[in-house]
Amino acid sequence: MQVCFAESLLPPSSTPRLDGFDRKILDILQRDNTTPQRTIGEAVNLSAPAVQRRIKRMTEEGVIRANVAVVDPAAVGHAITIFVEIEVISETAEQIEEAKRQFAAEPQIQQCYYVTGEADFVLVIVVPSMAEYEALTRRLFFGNNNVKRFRTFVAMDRIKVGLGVPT
Amino acid sequence: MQVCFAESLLPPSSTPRLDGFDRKILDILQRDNTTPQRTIGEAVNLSAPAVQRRIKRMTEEGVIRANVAVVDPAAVGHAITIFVEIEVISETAEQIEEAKRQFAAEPQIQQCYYVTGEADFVLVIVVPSMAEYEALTRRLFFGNNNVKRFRTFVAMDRIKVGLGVPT
DNA sequence: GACTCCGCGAAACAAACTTGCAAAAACACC
DNA sequence: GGTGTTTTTGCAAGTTTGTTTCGCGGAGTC
Repeated sequence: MQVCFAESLLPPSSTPRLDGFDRKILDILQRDNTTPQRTIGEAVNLSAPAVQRRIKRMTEEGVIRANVAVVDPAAVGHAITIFVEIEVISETAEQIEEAKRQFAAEPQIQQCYYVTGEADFVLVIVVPSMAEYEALTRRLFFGNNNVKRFRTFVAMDRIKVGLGVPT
Repeated sequence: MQVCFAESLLPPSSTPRLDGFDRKILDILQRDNTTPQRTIGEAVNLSAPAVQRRIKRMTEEGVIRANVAVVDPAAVGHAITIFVEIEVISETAEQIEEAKRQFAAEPQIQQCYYVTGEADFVLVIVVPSMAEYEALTRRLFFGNNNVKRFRTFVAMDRIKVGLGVPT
């Protein structure tokens, strides 16, 4: 469901050198990974087995981290997307690690980043209702005495949602 | 690559009623959509064709919006993830729509939300270098006279990244 | 109680993925 | 500039997976 980069401690991928073919293949797979390899092959001028070998290699190297279905949150009753900026009081290594663990374990926290700037953490949260969000804040933020302040932004429109990376 | 909810104007999905089987299937597909249907069937106590029919139905209904490969940004040279909060000057419908269009068209903008609160837009940006980000700000923010202020947060760690929704 | 409507499972079918092998291309080293 | 090595490709066969068809059985209706 989620991809935890912090947990999958792959080595820095010895040789993740990607040529033009690899990038074109990634570009297609990022849009639709159900595209048949034969079709991909035609698009990049390569045979299907060659495409298959490259995909396998990139998967083993960790270039492709996961293959997932994207589900409409509204369809499963989680219609509200919320952004939260969190400022902590004490930034000791242990406390930061503890916070990371806590956020990562929460299913309703879809994304979590540790950042520099006016905040320390940024979260993307998906909940079925504001009441649920209120309960979450009570548990995660008010119930954590290392949280100095948090700022909430409720999404009115999801203009663009994805994990695509320019190739 | 990205899923643009604003562009895919599906109707509110007549009957996206999901039962327990559907939710279990979605849960599996959100983790790994290459899981064979018969394996899914064993996990949820259903035959492979039944699983296949449900997946097809949910895809047609828009519950499953896309099937994508998740690529490690660092592997393709886009190692820097940045959060941006944007405050606009004038919030007329046209200008908001124009901003949405502009943000959605930018490949390096991975996610874009229109929000309430102390900011108007929240962006997730993926760039190869800070120089690239600087160029982007010059073009998108300084070059847009409707942007009142923007705040930048640079990600030091991606604790959790995904689009998974609790089922 | 007979009827229709849905959704399931078993089997047949079609398509895609995977593997072995020989040839061609790219590369390093003389 | 030639030669041996390594890498990568394409083809073809074999295997797995996805898809369709068909008959069956239960839920709801009249």
